[in-house]
Amino acid sequence: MPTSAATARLAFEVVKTACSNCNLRELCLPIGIEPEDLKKLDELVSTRRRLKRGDHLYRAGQGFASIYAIRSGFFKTDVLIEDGRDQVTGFQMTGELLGLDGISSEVHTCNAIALEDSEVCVIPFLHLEGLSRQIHTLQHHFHKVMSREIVRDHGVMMLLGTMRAEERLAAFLLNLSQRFKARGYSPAEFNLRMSRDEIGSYLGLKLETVSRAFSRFQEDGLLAVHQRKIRILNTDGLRKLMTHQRS
Amino acid sequence: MPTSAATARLAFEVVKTACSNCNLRELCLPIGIEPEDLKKLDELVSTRRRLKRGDHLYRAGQGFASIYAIRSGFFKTDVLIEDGRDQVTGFQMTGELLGLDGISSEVHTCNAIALEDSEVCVIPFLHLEGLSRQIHTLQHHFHKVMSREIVRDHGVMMLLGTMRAEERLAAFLLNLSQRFKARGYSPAEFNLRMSRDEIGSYLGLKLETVSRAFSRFQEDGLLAVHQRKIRILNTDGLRKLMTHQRS
DNA sequence: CCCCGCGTTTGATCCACGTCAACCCGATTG
DNA sequence: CAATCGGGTTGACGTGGATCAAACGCGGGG
Repeated sequence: MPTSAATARLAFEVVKTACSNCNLRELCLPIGIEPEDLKKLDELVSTRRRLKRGDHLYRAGQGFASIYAIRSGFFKTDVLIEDGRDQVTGFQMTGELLGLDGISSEVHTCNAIALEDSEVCVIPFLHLEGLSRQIHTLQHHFHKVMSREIVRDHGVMMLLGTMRAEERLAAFLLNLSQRFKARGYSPAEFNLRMSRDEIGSYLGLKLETVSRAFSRFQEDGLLAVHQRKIRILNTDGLRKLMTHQRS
Repeated sequence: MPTSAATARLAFEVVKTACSNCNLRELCLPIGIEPEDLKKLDELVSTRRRLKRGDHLYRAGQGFASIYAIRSGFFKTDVLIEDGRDQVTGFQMTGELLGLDGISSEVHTCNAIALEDSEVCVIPFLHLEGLSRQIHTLQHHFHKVMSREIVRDHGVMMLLGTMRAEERLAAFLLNLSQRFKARGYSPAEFNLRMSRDEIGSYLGLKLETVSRAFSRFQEDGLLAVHQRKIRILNTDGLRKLMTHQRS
């Protein structure tokens, strides 16, 4: 039941966007696309959506129609099972895509939740398929993005299957660091957007274990930790720790 | 350096195949494709490859050019890291695709190894992309397959992140059972193609733990186990065990 | 037929992480 | 400024699964 205020807000949200002058071009779908094709791409992203911290972008069980490109902000995805257990399956940041899980069965299989106020580009999936039949590079790039997600998941499986607690946290921090760096932020100093509990869920650990690992890293001079503010003091130390043989 | 025998063998391997009369149509890429398009699809699969038990279909680091559809046989995929740890990322059976991990960087990121004598259809990836620009249903189906792989990986992450040993094994066995059933085999009785060690690697457990869990299931009347021959006696019991709350 | 080797089972012990509980700290509110 | 609250830290203790070690059993080869 849209009030007039809600309608106005809705109209505001449906801002026309343009991939062709988006400063995320280098990170997002348009990678490597020719200028003349970029104009076609602009039709692809029909709307944007703004989300406040804590809002769901989509929920498990909802019908799937679009994927989403993050324009700004930070998300987590998680899956829950009836008995109450849940698993954070990923953290997504600017330029990354959300919703690929929904393609297989036309229904989303996980929840996507904004960890800070965020904005996403809505990409109707059928449009994307149509356009990628016309633009080879778009098609190929999209396939690469999906494949990269699969490779990423394999990395997480490796982490969950074979690493011990401190190795997992080191791998996690180095991964975040590298992704911040790729976006032009400091790779050494950043704010975590997620709680210890959410990190733990992602890494298959309890929040206390995560907290202890942070403390340990700080004692060992690898990190400076203040709440969610992290400064990496010894990247090589973290890297070595991550790759270390089991004793 | 192909000898004449090797050449003959090679010629033999390069058998022309036809998706249009493959009895795996219902499981594999051709799902839902119109008869007239099926003929085009036949050109897609240029060759088959036969592998003996233990052979690598591809190795991590090798250039990527094709994906593979399993015509018969059974595979595992695994990733290794320098320090010697390895993680089995999946077990693949008839009708399933291998090699999707290679799309993202044009290089395979895991090893694919035949666990029994097997045969695969070689699908040159650029051909697949070309054809899926022409055949919408092929394009869509391929996207679904990639997405399904992502969803599957999330399930494994859930398993590795939140389940205890017996729950993992129960989930694993039920999954295998269901896949055998989908292929027309008995869901209750089947032969494992993999060792306890490989199961353990997949489930993030040591082989001893896997073995003990099998013994426990047998004591509890859930399974009959003889070496790698498994008979499921109480599917509901397994299912309940899998979904059970943590104590 | 016996021997050998590998995959598996089983037992005893250990330890990394989970669990439970107390406390801390910064932000928020009345 | 006290009271409250949610997230984070820290400590004490318990336990599930890892580790180490021994024995088993099947299949293959001499």
